[in-house]
Amino acid sequence: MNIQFKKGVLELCVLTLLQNDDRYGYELVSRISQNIEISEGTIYPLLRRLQKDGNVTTYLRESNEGPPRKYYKLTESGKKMCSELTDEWFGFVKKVNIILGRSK
Amino acid sequence: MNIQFKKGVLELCVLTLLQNDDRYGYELVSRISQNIEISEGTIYPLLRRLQKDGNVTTYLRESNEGPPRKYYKLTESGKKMCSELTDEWFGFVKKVNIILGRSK
DNA sequence: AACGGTACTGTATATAGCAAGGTACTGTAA
DNA sequence: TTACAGTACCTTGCTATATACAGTACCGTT
Repeated sequence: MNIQFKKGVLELCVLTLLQNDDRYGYELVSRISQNIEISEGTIYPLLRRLQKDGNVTTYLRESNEGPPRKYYKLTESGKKMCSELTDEWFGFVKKVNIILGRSK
Repeated sequence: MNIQFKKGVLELCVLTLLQNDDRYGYELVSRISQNIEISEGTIYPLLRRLQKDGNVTTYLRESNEGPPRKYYKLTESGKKMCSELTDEWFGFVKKVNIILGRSK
């Protein structure tokens, strides 16, 4: 799997998954990695970035299957970012398709 | 335009454009930038990489509109790389669509 | 002769994903 | 009761790629 393709897209995936429900880091890793190869060392720094930029907030909740889980919740600016990134992504794919001659 | 989305995809675009005809760097920049914002400083290092890795060869041809043009031509391994990258790209987009919930 | 367009090159910087490592809790099997 | 696998979190250093910025040089037109 080409690493470069993932750049920026994983952020969009995380934001989209957080749109419906709050989720914890490990859960995001396992959900995304069902389709796209991904490592924890990618997601945790990404989540930290999102929090630092005010796009998510976090809260802890205990689990009976291991250590407490840190849940991530989209903020208003996070929701806005998600919809903007979504538009950009589909626009981008469309333009790439034109260049690759797959537009028709 | 999200910079990160472009990572890796520009290479695919360049390879695809070279599949039909030999092209020179400036021409590639202007063709691609009709759809995707791109600068010369991006394409030339990319072309040098492709040449260094044996995916393209080059030859000079004079122009009556400026300095001589350096044409890039796909090698066999470049053609192979192009078709592999193409498959990877469309597979990747499909998987992202599943995560984004746009698969159906 | 000066300018804008064509064409190529090089350096320094920012960013994101990854491998590899670590901590710590829980339940199960040897 | 000890060892292990699974869950859950986090950090550091590395690499690849795109970009900004700067520079060189050729051509035709004004």
